[in-house]
Amino acid sequence: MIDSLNPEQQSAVTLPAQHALVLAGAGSGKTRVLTTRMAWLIQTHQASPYGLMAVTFTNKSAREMLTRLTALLPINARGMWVGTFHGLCNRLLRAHYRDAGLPQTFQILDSADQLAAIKRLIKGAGIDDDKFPPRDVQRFINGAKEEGQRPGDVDAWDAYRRRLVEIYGLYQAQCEREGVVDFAELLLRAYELLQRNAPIREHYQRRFRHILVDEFQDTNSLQYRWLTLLAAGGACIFAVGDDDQSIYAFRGANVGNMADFERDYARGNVIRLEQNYRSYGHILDSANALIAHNAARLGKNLWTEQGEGEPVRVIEQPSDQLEAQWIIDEIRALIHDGSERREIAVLYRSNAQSRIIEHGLFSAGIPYKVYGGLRFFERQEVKHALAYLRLMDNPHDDTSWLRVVNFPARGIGARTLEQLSDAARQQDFSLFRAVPFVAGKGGANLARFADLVQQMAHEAQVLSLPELIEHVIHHSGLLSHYQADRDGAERLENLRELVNAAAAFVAEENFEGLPAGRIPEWAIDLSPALDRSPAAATPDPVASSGAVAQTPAVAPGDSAENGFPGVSMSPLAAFLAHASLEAGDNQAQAGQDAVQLMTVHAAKGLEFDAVFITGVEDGLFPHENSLLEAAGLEEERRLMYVAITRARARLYLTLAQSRMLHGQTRYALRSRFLDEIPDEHLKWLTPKAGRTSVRENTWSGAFRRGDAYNRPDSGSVAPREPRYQTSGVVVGDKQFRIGTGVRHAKFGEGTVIALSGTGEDAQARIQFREAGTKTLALGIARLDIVA
DNA sequence: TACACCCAAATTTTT
DNA sequence: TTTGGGTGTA
Repeated sequence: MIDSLNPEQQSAVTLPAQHALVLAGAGSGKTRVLTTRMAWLIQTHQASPYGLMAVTFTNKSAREMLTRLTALLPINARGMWVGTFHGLCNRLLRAHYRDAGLPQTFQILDSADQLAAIKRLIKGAGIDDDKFPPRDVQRFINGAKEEGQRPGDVDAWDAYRRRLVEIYGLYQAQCEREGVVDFAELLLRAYELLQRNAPIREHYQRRFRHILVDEFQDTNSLQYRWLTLLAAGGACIFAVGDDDQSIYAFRGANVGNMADFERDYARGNVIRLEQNYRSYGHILDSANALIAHNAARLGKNLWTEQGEGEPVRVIEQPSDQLEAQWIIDEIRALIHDGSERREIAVLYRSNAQSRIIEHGLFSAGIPYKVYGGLRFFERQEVKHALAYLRLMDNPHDDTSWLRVVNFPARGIGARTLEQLSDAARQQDFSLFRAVPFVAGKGGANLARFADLVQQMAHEAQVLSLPELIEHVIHHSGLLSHYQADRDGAERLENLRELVNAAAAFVAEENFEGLPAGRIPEWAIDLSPALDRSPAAATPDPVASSGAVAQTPAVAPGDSAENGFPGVSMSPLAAFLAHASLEAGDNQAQAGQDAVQLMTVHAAKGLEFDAVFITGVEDGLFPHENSLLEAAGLEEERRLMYVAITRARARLYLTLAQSRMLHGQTRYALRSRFLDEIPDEHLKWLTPKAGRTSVRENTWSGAFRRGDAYNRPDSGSVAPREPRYQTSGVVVGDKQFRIGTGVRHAKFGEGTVIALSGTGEDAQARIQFREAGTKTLALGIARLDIVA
C-alpha cells in the first residue's frame, strides 16, 4: 500500500499518532497521502473506520476520498464520517436536533434562499434597502457567523453597524421561526452544540481518534475552532494543505490557520511534499519563481524528475479579439496534432472573459464546455419543485411558501400576499398558519393553495420519493405551465431529471420502498445512545420525548456508537438536505470530449495537458480591485500560481493590450506577474516590449502567430524590434498608466486603476485615498502626477 | 399578470 | 456591453 509512495509521502502516511501538518504542494499527491493515511490507520488497527473523521470542502473531493479508500481497503465506507464540513455538521445536527434547539425537519437554505429570506425580512421590517443592500447584509451575517459571532457578540462601533447587528438579530429570529438554517449556521450550531453540551462533546471526542482535513488552507476561523474542539479529547488532527493555493480569503478562508496550527498543535511535526508529479520543469520553476515574491508563506519549492520540458509560451496581442483568435487557432493546431480536447483548458480571471473565447470556439466549430453558472439544483424550475417538497416537510417555511404560492399563477397577487404577511406578523404566525386570517377572493385562493400543500403532504405518507415528486410536478401545475411555455421543454427535461435524481438517491441511501415522508425504522437517533452513557448526568428531555424514530433499532453491523448517516430522516428530508448541500454539476454541456473553459478559481484541483491562461494583464490579473492592499496582491499571485500549476506539459500565457470591458475599450500593461518569472522559462511568441514605455494608440497591424506552433522551439518567431510600445495614455504633456499616482485639487491624492479612450477623450478611473473611486476625463480634470 | 423600459453595476464563490 | 432588478403600462 505504501511501497509506491516517495519517502516524504511515506513518512506522512505513517506519522505517529500526533497532530501533524502536511504542506502538500500542487501535484504532490496530496489526496493520495490523505487516503492512504486513512487506510494505513485502519489496517494497522490504530483506528476503526468509525474512529476516523475526514473533512473536505467539496462533495467532489469527499467522494473521491471514499472511492480511493474503498479501493485500498475492503471496507464498507457507508456510515464513515467522511464528508464536507457542512455535510458533517448537518449530520451532527440531525442526530442532536433537540439539543441544538432545532426542529426535526429543519431545512437548509442555500445562498440564494438566504438572500431571498433577507430581502423578505428587509421589506417586511421596513428597512431602507438602499442603505442596507440585501447582499451586504448577507455578507455581514455570514461573516459574523464565520467568526463564531452571534448578534450579541458582534462589535458594533457605530450606528450603521449597530443597525446591521439588529438586522442580523431579526434574521436569526426569522430563521428560528421558520425552522431553517443557512450554510454558516450549520457550522455555528454544530460548534455551539459541542461547546455547550458536555455529554455530546465528550461522546464525539472519545469517538474520533483521528481527524483528517483536506485543503486546510481554506478553513475559516469557525471551522478551525470546530476542529480543535472536536480534537480536544486527545484526537490527532492530520491537516493537509498548501498555503500557496489559498485563494478564498474573500470568502472568509483564513490562511493564518496553517501557521497557527503549526505553532499550537503540530509544532515541529510538519512534512513537506515538494515532489511534483504533474508538470515539467519550466512550468514548475515559473510557479516557484512567481510565488517566491509572496512574503507571507510557509515556504516550499516544487521539483520534478520529469525534466524541464517546453518553456512557457507568452503571447501578446493588440486586442482581446485577436487574443481569442490566436488561442482558437492554437487549439485547432493542438487538436490537429492529436491532443484531446478535454485535455486543453482555457482559464480566465473573471467570467466576463469567457464570452469572446466561447464565441471564437463556437465559430470554429470546436466543442467546448464552460464551467460555472447555474447548477442543477439551482435552476429555477428545480427550485420551484423543491419548494413544494419543502412545504410538504415544513409548511411554515415562508421562503418556499412565497416562492411557489403563486407559481404557477393561481390568482394570488401582491395585495393578497400583503394581507397575508400582515396577518402573519400580527399573530407571529407563519404564512401558512395565517391563511385563515385573509378574507375575500384572495383568501379563498390562499386556502386552496394551503389545501394543495396539505394534500401533497398527505401523499408523502404513501408515495415513494420519486413518485411524490412526479405527483408534485403534476398537481402543482408546474407540468402544464412549462408545457404551455414556448421554451419550457428544457425545464421539463430538468424536472424529469429531478425525478431520476430522486430515484438514484433513494437507491443509494437504501430508502427503497419507503414512503417519502416516513422515517425509516433503521434510522438511529444518537441522543438515546448518549443518554445511556454515564456521562449524561443531567436529565435529558430527549429520552422521554419519544418523538424520535419509533424503533431506534440498530441496523446489522451498525451500532448506536457508530451512528448512521441518515439519522432520523425521512427520504424526503434527506433528499432536500442533499439538494441544498450538493447543488450538482457545475458545467453546461456534459458529455463529449470538449475544450474546458473556466475561471482560475474553478480550476483549482484540476490538471490538463495544455493550459491557456488568458488576460495576463495588470488590472485584470492581478485584478485592479486587489491592487490596493498587499494581501490582495498576494492572493492574486497565489491565484496565478494555482493557474500555472494546472498545466502538465504545455502552458500559454496570453494577454491583450486593449480589451473591451463594460462597453469601453481599456488599455493595460502586461501583468507584473510576467515580470516575476525569469526569462529563461519563458518563450515570447510575440516580441516582449518594454513595460514602462508609452504607446500611441494606433496599431501598426496585428501580430499573427504564424506557424510558431508547428516549430515550437525553433525560435522562428524571433524577437524583432517592437512595432509598438505598450500601454498608457498620453494627454498633453502627461503620461498616465495604471498605477500612476495623481493629485486632484478637490479629491486629493490617488492612483490610476484603469484607463480608457485616447488623447483628450481619455478617461481614467482613479482610486483616491480619501474621496473613493472616481472616473475622470483626463482632458478636463486637472491632475498632477505625483511620485 | 405580463411585458416593456430604464437604470445601475459588472472579480473570484468549495457549502 | 451585458445583465439583473425595479417600475410603469396594456
